[in-house]
Amino acid sequence: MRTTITDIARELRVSASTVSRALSDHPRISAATKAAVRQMAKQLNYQQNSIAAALRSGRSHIVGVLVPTANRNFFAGVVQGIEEVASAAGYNVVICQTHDTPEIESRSVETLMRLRVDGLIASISMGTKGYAHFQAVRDANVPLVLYDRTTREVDCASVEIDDYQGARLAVGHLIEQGYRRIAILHGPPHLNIYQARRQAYLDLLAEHQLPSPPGYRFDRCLRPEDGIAAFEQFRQLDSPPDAVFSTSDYGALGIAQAAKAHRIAIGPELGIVGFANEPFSALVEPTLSSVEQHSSAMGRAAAQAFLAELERDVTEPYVPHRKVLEPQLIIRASSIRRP
Amino acid sequence: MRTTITDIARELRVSASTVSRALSDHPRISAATKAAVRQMAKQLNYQQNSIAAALRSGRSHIVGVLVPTANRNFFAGVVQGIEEVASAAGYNVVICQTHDTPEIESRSVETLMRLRVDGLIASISMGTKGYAHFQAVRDANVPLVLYDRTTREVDCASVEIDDYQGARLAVGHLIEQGYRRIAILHGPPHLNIYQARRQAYLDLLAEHQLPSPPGYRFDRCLRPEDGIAAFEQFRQLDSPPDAVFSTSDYGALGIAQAAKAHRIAIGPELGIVGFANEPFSALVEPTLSSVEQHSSAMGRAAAQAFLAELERDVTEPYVPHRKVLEPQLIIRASSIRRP
DNA sequence: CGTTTTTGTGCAATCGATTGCATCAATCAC
DNA sequence: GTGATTGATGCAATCGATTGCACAAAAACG
Repeated sequence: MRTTITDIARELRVSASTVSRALSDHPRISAATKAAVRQMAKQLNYQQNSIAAALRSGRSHIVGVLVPTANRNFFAGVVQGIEEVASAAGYNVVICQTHDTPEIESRSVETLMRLRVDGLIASISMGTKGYAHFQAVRDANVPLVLYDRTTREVDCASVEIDDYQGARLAVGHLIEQGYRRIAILHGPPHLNIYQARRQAYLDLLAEHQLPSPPGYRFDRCLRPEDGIAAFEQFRQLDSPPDAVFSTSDYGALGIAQAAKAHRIAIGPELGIVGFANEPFSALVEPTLSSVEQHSSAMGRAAAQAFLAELERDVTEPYVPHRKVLEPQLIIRASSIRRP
Repeated sequence: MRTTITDIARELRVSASTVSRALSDHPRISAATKAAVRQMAKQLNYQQNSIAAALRSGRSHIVGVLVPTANRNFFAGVVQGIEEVASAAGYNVVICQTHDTPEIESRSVETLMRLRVDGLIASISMGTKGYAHFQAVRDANVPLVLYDRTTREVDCASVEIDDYQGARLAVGHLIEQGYRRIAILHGPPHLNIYQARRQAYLDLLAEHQLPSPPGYRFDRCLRPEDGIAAFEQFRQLDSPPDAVFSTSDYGALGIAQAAKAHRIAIGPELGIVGFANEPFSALVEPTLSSVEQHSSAMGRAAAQAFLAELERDVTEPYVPHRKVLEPQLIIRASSIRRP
């Protein structure tokens, strides 16, 4: 069996409490005792049982993280950022994938609550409509940080990028380049991020009195296939778009592939801007303009928000930490009209 | 405060043990009591405290995962695979990044051991030379599964792809295409995976009596920049290579970029095969041939190996589970000599 | 020198569930 | 009808660390 504080106590003929205090550097323990305890701990290869400590102290030093899919560059970046900050602060990170499914999301929240996580960092699944499971986290007084896909229906901390601004940058850039018939590929409109990107597009086109007929708007476009389908549909129009703003890089990739197949010059004849700055966007030909979302920074910010929530003064009324990161437009070949 | 089994017991005027047994469906508890307990549990919104359960039962239902970097497609895929199998089996996944640093690796192993994980799934860091921290895991009788970057110096389970075979497929394909002066970009040779890939290259060239002068071998080549540097060096040779086998897709990407810059026709004039089948390899122009490593499948296999180790018969001598996955050569444009 | 304060340590309760053993009532066998 | 078995539940110890309170010894104070 593994060494416990009792083993150390027995060897040194002191009490377990003294050992516990010595190891946690309690001021009331003499330097001599501390040294002896530490030495014996090393000698017996003592390793604290975090589970026992967690049970008694009520703090597990675990933070739960919900991701739709671990295997997506954006979310992998977020996880990396969270892990960095959390582990530097002495927290462990438990990951659950929701596979963008509300049921798995609820179940995962429950699992993590059973684990008695000290906090929960989550991005809302595609299909999620109700937020009772997240509200339950808040009700149990567990810090909750939503990132990227957030909602105002739960009173909790959040970290997002300014999606509206990001989309404005993207569409504004297309207008500046001289494109006039600008189409959009949406994501699911009930998610705040796609909602904001869409609104920015509509606002900016209205401001510049540019047309945006319904035929220019293509729904639920998150995969290359969807982009290809959208392209085919655009071609049928009397006045097809001369530029496309895609709220997802994958959609933009599909548009680009279809355009190339039809020997349309991307850039001069058809401008394309995507969103997320997935690694491939810098590598395909032509390179795709996109909006950088700073995934690792978002993860770090989310973990910091969690740590900040931990330290909040419970006597004060609750004011959640809300952070909005600035997106960055990365201009590449796909949106340069006159090289 | 949150509801405990004692709360349920008090309400129903039974003992806490009865409640505990009822909830875990113990055969000696009457159906009526079970129903009553379950109903009261739901009514009081009871959620088991896994920490307390873990302390008493000695099983945390947590599996620790060590990844060099969470934000790399291959490792993200592995994590996804592990998470899928583990969570289906009722296990939670705790992630630690080692940043390819031996010190962080050791520290993370300790952290996870303190957490009393039921098992550990790890890939060895680039710099790691000693394996004492992994041996300590085995000594504590905690299941250990190494994946991808493994070692025979620790007696434990492992999941790898057949790197030797993968490299043979890649180099064999180049030879078959008619390339004769084949260069290689290595990874760090002390890692088993790069060692095996390099050996396959040497063996196959020897078998076909093809030249492999030292100038054809470029060391530590894991980034596009390294590939570019290698290309420049190859150009200086009297008889420059007509094909390159890169043990990493990033190196292959660099070679391709440099070749394009020099207007060398990739495929006809210079064959390229990479390793890992990173998503970008299918998207760059020309598309890059590569060896698929089945990252998610590897993750699933690693989690299954962990579960299998859990069930092993302790009276039998220890025979670790070792799984070798078959790699798959994905042939794309970069290695087609005559289209 | 007596009193107060400080210092160092131990006792015992506690966190919340699990589990071996004991108990008692009901049922059964002979 | 008596002893044996089965079924249902409770008692109390336990997992390993943490922590409020008590207490003795030492130090400081007037």
